[in-house]
Amino acid sequence: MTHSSDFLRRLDARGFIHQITDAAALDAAAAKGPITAYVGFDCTAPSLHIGNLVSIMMLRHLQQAGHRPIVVMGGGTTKIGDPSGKDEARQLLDDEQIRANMASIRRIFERFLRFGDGPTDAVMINNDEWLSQLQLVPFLRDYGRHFSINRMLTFDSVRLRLEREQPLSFLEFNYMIFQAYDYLELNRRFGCTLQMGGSDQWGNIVNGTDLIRRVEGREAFGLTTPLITRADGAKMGKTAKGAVWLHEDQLPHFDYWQFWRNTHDADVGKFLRLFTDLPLDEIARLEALAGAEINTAKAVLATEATALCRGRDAALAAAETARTTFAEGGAGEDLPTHAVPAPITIIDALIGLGFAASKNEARKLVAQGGARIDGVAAGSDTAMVGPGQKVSAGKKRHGMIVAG
RNA sequence: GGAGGGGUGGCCGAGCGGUCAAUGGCAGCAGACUGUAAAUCUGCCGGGUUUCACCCUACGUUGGUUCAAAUCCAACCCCCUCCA
Repeated sequence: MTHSSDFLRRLDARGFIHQITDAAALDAAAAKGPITAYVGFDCTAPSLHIGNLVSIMMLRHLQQAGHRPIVVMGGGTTKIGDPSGKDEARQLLDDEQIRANMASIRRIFERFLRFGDGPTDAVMINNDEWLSQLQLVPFLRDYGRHFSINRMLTFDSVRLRLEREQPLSFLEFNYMIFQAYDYLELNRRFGCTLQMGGSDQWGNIVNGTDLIRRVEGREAFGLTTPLITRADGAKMGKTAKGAVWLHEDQLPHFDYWQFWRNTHDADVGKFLRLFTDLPLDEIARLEALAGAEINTAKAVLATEATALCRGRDAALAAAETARTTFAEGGAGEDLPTHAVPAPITIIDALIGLGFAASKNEARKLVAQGGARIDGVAAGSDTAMVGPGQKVSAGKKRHGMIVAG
């Protein structure tokens, strides 16, 4: 499909599009002039993770294509606690925690989007502003009548649960109504005519466009991204250690860079398109690299992706650390450190650097030859390390012992 | 309400009186091979320690039988299937 709007052409070429409610009409609207679009984000944690990055990049492209992005923080919905996909009720956060999380998350968005008061400057807003003001009876009379239970039951999120006879609470059932109302509110306040999100949000988004049509008689659109998976089928960004955080307080620059550097060969092109701003012809060139050459492309991916999220200086420093550490077998400046006043055993060093959770685990590393001091296998548990020496666990985890 | 089946380590899933910290698979960690990749092969894989050993905690919950229980019994909780 050929799009006439810069916005959809970009998204399409880069692999962001899964479904659109009315692609031709959205394309026409985006070609005609600036549109306003939003994506909603959870604020249960002080940082977002890689899983949110596709949406963030989409907002970035939106703005670059001359449109206005709205970032909706789910402050109100967080207070309710979205139970989907969870076995236990989420720990409910109080206002103060939510405010702190929002402030922290905003700093991430400021790297990807330009905020301000201009016509295409990004806006961040908390849906608690309107959700907590709602009154049940008026709300049900004004909006509840537009939602058909018959239809809500056909949405995957509900239908699958019912078919599997899994419990679905009334609270959860209402979640999609709140989200639909968010969209309506944004349509009224900002003239927002597009909601974007992951493919799992399709049902919620369609509910919003329907509500806007019924209440306001206006057309609004929805667009979802595909679920991004890795070449081996695993969900993107879920490592055994947990989420890959965007915020540096949660994950050091070097580790963030390394995450991207360790991308599977088969994913390099896809990730370059989704997670960097590099021109497509440049990406095509990098993607075509074969054999060990593809490592160049991975380094570019890592540096570009890190530059977006953490700043170019941090990205270049991480790249340099990786180069000296891996290519030269040395030790770069970004490696984690453990300060000690006097030499300690390799066991304590591994624990101090966070490479082993217990002495038992550290001993296993030594026994299996995975623990190295300045690149040489430690040999025994009693080997000593002092300031200035590099300690490694396996091939990818390296750290420095420093005086202190 | 009646009948039957089941709840096991991060997940799936064996075991059904001692030799069980519990087969196997997945995930994870480490090693070899490589390109800081994939695939493959090997080892580790509940926790701890003074580690060729020892000590804790574990098989839904609580009691009981037994020299000895994940395995038998009872009660309870939860899940599933069939009948009403």
